[in-house]
Amino acid sequence: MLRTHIAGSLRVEHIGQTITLAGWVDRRRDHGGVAFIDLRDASGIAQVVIRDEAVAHGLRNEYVLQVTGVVGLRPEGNENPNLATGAIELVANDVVVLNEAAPLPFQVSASSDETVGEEVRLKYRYLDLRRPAPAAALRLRAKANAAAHRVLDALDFVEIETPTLTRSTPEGARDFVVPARLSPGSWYALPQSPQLFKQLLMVAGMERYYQIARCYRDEDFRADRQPEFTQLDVEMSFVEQDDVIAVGEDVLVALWDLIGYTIPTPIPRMTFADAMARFGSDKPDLRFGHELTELTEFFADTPFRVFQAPYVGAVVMPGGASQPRRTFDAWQDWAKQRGARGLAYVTIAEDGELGGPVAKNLSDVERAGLVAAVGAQPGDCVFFAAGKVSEARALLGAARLEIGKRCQLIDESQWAFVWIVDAPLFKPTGEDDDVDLGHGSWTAVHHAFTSPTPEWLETFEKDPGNALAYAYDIVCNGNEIGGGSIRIHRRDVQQRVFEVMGIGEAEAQEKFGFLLDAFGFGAPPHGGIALGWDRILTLLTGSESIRDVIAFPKSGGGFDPLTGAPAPITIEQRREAGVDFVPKPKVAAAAVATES
RNA sequence: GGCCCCGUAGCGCAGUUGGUUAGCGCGCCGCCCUGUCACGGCGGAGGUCGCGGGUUCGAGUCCCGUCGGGGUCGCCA
Repeated sequence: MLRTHIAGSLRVEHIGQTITLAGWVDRRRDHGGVAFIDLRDASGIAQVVIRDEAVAHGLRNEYVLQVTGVVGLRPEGNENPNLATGAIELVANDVVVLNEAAPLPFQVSASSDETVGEEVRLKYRYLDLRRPAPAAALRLRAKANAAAHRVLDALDFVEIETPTLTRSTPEGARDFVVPARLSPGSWYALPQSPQLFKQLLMVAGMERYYQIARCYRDEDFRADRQPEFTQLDVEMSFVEQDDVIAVGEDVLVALWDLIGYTIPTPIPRMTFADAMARFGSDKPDLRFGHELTELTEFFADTPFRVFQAPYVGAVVMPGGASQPRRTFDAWQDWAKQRGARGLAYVTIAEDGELGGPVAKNLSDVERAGLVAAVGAQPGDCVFFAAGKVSEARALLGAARLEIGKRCQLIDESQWAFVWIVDAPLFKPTGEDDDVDLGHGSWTAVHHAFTSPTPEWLETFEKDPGNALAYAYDIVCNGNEIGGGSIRIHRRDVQQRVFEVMGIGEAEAQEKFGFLLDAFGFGAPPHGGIALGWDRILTLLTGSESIRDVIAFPKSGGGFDPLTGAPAPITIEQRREAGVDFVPKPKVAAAAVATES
């Protein structure tokens, strides 16, 4: 060993001992004759005193030193209460420069008040990670991984690795693909999740599987997304929803225990329908109230054309009546950015008088009853959304969050967990422009293998729009941090689900043949859950972004500022990989030729 | 893909209605300094104002385009 102690461990009981430390120069204070070096290693900082000016003079920040000396008590009045080792210091006899450091792109020392942009930090991530806060995030992540292993191992789960070079399967997102050198023109896909493999492992009789799995999705960037990300992936046989939820809660409790918070269990549950009606979101932030009010009935006979809609709802902004007109205009822009026509509002003056452009369009009865109907107070304002149920609620849900932020209704110290259950099994196709699986008028909300709830098992095709999925999402503070479902294990049920989605036998066989084949050999009833590991760690560490809890994250556009990936490859590499392989023109080529 | 914001020294930022020599703090380099801990003092170096074009007598500043970053909606469990 190059050292006998670690810097952060030194205390008064070490006084008099001759010890050796190794670490980095965090900061130096050279007085000419005596110099102080803050020596930093992973454990912390200790002050080194160097009395030989010739030794001290050439030292610079982030030089790597090995220092041997005697631990001494600091002179009276010279203690540093900000340092765990602040009562003592190491008086150096021998200083070895193990390595020098070039001038830094940014200051590493935590005592620097320099704020550093993310782009530079990621480019020199190895320097960024020398800093205590980023390093602490990775250390907590390691603890979280260990906690997951501990909990699941104790429950007899088997950790199994699944392939990262696999087959492209339609799961929703775009695949990353890898050329197969030995089969030019054919490509592997990186898994969007181990979904299909873990179900195969259930058919394989493993009964309880888990994996901290890397997943890959080639989608556009967002603050809480990376092209590769990590899930704690879990699957179990012979279970029902409650069993999976119980395991999920065990893991979550162990995770939050790491930061000294005990999650009260059982975690409350809310139906998807409730969440949408009350909060306008499938991932409601329950750290504050201010629920939406449905006013469709209330405005049933309204003279106001805008409110003659399938759904009218409202959300109250406390104290919002005093916002200047300019702010209300900004709310309109805010709503338009979300694709809405606008955001109708009514202000309630201190004397109860209604104001704002909408108020005069309402009937006398409506004006008289409005305040009570929405539960508003004098001085508040009421925002309305009218139109299609899903769109209007989404707008109000977003408005509620915005109100929560602006009015500081959110208690940041709180942890509000909730399971969202009974989500719809299908959604109508064409509601969004994505490439839906199948050709029917319905497509899966979750994925094609999600079972209907027991009540809907025999009847879902009669009323696909109302059929419920045996699925569950775990939500924390308005973030979806995990989700799962009970899967379909009966071939006939799977076929009926495919039928609703307009997937024919042949197509199903081509796309998921290996899974359906496997299900033909005695698949046990099974289900599972996947926890979004990066998001969970972002919450646990109080980080701004999931980039803070990933060792080497990518920046916008999937670019890695450190390695410069992705990067061009050589002609030779292209040739060998077969990326430019052009399929032999067959029948299709003739058709193309005649078209052009 | 749409919209919004940002890009000035190694880092963080300022830069007036367009005005000639582009500043500040930290860092960096040199010298000095024996009890500091955000040490201090003196001196110094360091800039294609992201890039390209345009308007103008004159552009860091205004316009167009483009690249990069961040956010957001679309997309995405």
